[in-house]
Amino acid sequence: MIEIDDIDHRLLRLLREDGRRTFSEMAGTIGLSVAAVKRRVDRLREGGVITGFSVQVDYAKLGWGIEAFIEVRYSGATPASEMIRTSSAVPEIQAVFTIAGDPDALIHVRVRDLDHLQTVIDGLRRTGQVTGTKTLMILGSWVRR
Amino acid sequence: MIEIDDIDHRLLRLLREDGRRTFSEMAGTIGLSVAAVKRRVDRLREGGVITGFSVQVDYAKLGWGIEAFIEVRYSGATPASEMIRTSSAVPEIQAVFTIAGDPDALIHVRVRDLDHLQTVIDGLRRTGQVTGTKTLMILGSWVRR
DNA sequence: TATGAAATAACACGGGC
DNA sequence: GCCCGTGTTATTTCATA
Repeated sequence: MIEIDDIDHRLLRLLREDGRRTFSEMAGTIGLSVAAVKRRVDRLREGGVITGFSVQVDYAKLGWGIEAFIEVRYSGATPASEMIRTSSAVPEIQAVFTIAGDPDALIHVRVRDLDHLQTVIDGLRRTGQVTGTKTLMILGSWVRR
Repeated sequence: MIEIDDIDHRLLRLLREDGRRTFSEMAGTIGLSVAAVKRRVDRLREGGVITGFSVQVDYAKLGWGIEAFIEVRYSGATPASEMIRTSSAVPEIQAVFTIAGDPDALIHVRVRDLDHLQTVIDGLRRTGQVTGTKTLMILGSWVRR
C-alpha cells in the first residue's frame, strides 16, 4: 500500500481543481522544488492513486442535453461483468454501477432528446437479460471539483 | 451557440483520453499546426464546451473504498437549489443529481467504511428537510474514458 | 475566419548532490 | 529533499489564403 502524506493530498487537490497545472506552479503553491513535485506526481501515478487526466466537457453545448439514471434489473443468471460488458458498448452510456440488492445496476446515460433516450432504453431491454428498468430523469446536477 | 466541427470533436476525444496531452502531440495526430490546435482548445474553453481539466483518482487507494448512491426524498417545500446547497457542504458527497419524480435527488457518496456511511446518512436526515432515504451500495463500476 | 511559421519565455526532464 | 543543464512545450506575434 502506497503511503500518502499531507503534501500528496494537497497536490491531488490542486490537480483535481485543474489537471493541467504545471509542476512549477504547484511547487510555488506548496513550497517545494519543481523536481520534488514531479517526483511525487510520478509516484502517485505509478502507485495507481492517479489513474489518469481528463478534460471536463459541457455536453449540453454539444447537443447532448438530456441526462438520466436508469435503474436496471437483470435476470438472475447475469453476472456483474456481463452488465458492464454489454453497457460499455453503448455509446450513450457514460457509467455503470453494479449494486448490492435492488436494482442490480444503475446506469448513467447522456442523450440528445427523449426519443433518443427511448431508443437506448429499448436497446437495453432487447438484450434479453434485462427484466425491468426505472428511469430517473436528471433535472440538475452538481459535481464536486 | 458555438460551432463545433469534426476536428474539435477529435480534439475533445483526445483530451478525454488524456487531459494532459500536449498541443504538439495532438497537432501531430490530427495533422494541424501546434498554433491551430491551441487556438481551437482555447476557443472551446472560452465557449464553455471545455469547463476544465482534472485528475482521475483511485479513491480506494486513499482509504475511501466504499461508494454508494443515496436516493433522497425531501419535504415538499424544498427547492432543488437547497438540496444542492446543503449537500455540497458535506465532503463525503461527490455529486448531487436532482430528479424529476421519485426520488427527488440521487446523491453519490464516497466513504471510508460502513460506519462512516451511516454517519453521512444520519447527517442528511438530521437536516429536517429529508423525509426518506434509500441507499444503493456500489459493488463495482465502469466509467467511460 | 482559420491557418502556418518563427521567436521567446516557460516548462519538463534527467543526472548529480 | 535541492540545484542545474538540456530538450521540449506553451504562448505570442506576424504573415497568408
